[in-house]
Amino acid sequence: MPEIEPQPSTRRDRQIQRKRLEILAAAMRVFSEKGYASTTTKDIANAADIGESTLYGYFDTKRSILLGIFNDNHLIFDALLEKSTLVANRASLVALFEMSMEVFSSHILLTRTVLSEAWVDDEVLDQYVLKRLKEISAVLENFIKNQIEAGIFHDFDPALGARLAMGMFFSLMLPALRGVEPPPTPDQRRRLSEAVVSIMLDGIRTRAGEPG
Amino acid sequence: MPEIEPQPSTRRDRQIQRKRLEILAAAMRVFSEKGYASTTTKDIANAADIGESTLYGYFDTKRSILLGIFNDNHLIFDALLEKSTLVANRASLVALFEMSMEVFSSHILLTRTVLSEAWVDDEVLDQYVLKRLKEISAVLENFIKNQIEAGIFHDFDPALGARLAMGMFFSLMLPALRGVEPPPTPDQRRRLSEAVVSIMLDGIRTRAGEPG
Amino acid sequence: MPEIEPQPSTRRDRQIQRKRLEILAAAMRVFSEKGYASTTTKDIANAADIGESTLYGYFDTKRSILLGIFNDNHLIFDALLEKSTLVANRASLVALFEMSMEVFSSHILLTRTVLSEAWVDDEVLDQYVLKRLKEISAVLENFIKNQIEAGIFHDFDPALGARLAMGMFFSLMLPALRGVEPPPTPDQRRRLSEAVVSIMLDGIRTRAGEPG
Amino acid sequence: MPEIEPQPSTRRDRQIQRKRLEILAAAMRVFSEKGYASTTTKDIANAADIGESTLYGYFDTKRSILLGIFNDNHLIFDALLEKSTLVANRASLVALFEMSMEVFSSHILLTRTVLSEAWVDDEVLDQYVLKRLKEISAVLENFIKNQIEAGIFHDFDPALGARLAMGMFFSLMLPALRGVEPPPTPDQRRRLSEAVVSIMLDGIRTRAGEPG
DNA sequence: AATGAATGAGTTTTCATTCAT
DNA sequence: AATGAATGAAAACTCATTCAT
Repeated sequence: MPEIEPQPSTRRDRQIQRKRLEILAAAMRVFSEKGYASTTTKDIANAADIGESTLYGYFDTKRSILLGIFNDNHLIFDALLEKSTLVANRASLVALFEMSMEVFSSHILLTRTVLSEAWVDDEVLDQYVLKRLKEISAVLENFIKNQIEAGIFHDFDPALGARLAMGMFFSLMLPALRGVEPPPTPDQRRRLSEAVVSIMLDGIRTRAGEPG
Repeated sequence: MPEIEPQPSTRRDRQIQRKRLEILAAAMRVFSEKGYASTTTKDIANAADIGESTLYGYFDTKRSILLGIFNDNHLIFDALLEKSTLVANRASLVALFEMSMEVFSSHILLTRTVLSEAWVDDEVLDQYVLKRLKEISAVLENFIKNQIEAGIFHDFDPALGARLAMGMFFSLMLPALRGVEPPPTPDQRRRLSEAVVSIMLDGIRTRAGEPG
Repeated sequence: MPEIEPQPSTRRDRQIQRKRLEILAAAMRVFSEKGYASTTTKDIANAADIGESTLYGYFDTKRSILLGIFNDNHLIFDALLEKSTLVANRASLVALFEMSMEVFSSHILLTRTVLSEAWVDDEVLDQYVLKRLKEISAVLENFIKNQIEAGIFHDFDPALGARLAMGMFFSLMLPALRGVEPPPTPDQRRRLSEAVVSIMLDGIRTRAGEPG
Repeated sequence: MPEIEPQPSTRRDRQIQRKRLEILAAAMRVFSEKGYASTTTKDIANAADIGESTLYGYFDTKRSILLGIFNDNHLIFDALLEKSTLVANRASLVALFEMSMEVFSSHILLTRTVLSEAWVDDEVLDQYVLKRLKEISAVLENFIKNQIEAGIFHDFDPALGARLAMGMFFSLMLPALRGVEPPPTPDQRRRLSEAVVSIMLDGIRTRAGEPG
């Protein structure tokens, strides 16, 4: 007798799901601040304002809370990717950077937590960081390749170009992710994205400055 | 007859110093792999092939081992700075990147450990990361400012330029620091440094690709 | 409708308080036997028949268990003081000694623990021993002073008189406190108190024995 | 071939013995301050200004240092006893108290250490405290008994009288032993001894104060 | 003989997880 | 479902004692 659940969300289910999300949000706050390993289940429970053992009604282990955070927010960065496939010219490249900044800016705690753990945990690195980074990189590489073929870009290793572009991007987001700078305002996001693309395409040098 | 001690290190002192360094090296290995918080003193002792309590003959606390690693190696990155003040033209900029890559490449475990801890510990971030980053940034900013004044560079926010340059640099080193790629060979270091500077100065676009 | 909680102790609170007291009683037993420094938290846990880590649900540190013992019982000796202010004549002096013997006899473990730690710990000495001793001494001194003024006592340093009286008292209690003698029975307490007061007031010598 | 040692003290032997005594003196200092259990062998070595392991050239265990202190000073209190057998009248009783005060005053650290350990260690209590206390008590009891028989003292339990006398004595020495008061000066010793004996013999009350 | 170095056995304390209510 | 209480396992750290020089 296979139990089919026609309505996946009864009132109770929704109630549970809501609490689950509250816990994940609370956990994200403490993980992002102290790191996963230094955070105790008591810290999480306190942040979520529930009893420590209540956690275990929603998650099996401390680690499953971490993974829950990552999995539940899976779609946030995937959304980026969908938009990014459209990158075809300068303007759309700027737009991609801008939107990326917006996404990262509004998910600082999540990103900080992911990066923190990815730095020591291969599974997290592969599953939640490299996977997306590679997809984004592919988009950028593809763009570069096309531009080269169209004679618009010099012949330049597309993978290297993509990596450098992402490096510039992260140099702008890292301080906010780490919490030592406020995240960029929409206006700054536009300005900074323009700057990145401008460097990427034309560099910083005047024609006069060029050797030949 | 005042006894002057020409070499302050007797055989025993040197023996101790050697052991101290062995412990720090072993600790660096495990810290860089698992992160400070997840590393136990037992892990460190095992890596150093000594008894756990022996650690405490050389260091007061687990944390002082971490700081010992950072303090003992602080000259490594300072050396970079000294050289960097010479940056005055394209070639010397390339050389700076190249040397930086060399330094980072040969101190991957150290750098991985520092960055790991700086991600969650404000004291470490300020003392061991930001302090140097700001100095390097100042050098780059100064270079950019000079070039702008000389009419060689466009009018471009020097701080932003420096940050983007460092972002490109770290995009190249991060995979090796994280351990997912081998560190660049000397040959690659030259090629990559050239690429960074070339993007930085002239971008990736051909003349034909330019709008006006 | 503000909910007033008439008794601040719910069933659970009382349960906790009971356990807390059980732990303190168990700790007192082992402390009094081996001394604080030689007692391990394992000893305490075993005496209380709980797991070692359970201790830390009730107390923060081993030392806070010791202080918990002292603080929880501080009223016991304060009670003595209240009664003692009435001392005005021979009979009431005897009664004071008698009651003191009763109090000490029924709190041998506590007293042994306090004295043990006060012997090496200045804070404990001041807070829990000298403070009370001085109060009791003041009562006795006052009594002596009054009797001298009334011409009933010789001119005798009241502080010295009080100290000697307390010395006699402790000479009677110490063996029981140390555990080498049983505590005095009510009957003995009366006899001994009488003896102390009789010596104090008239000495051991017959009139015939006096020089002149 | 039984080795007879005709001269028990060669130069070397005396050297060793001297060092041994230095260690014991140093150990006594730290034991008296922190108590035996809280004192580490490192503390002792530091106090003696020697290496920790050097201790073990002179003593087998930490505990044998403690017992060494007690045994080496064995004679100090025995000396008291020899003199005390002469107690036969008021003057010699005063003299006994006075001499006792002198002995205790000049061996405060030793006494503090003995009492500290006797409080928790039955062997030490029996061997080094009760044994002597009983001997002293016997002397006093004997004196009292004789006086009673001579009609000079009331019929009074000699053991009780001895105990009360010793209690008065210790009430005067305890503060100095504990280190909260300076030891009595020779002058004070005389005054205090007189006071103790005067109370003991005649009490504090005037004839007028007596009921009948 | 003297000692710094080394360490096994413990000590206090923490923590993720389970259990009883 | 929620939780406070309980705890085994392990963490950081200590210490009396031994060992190599």
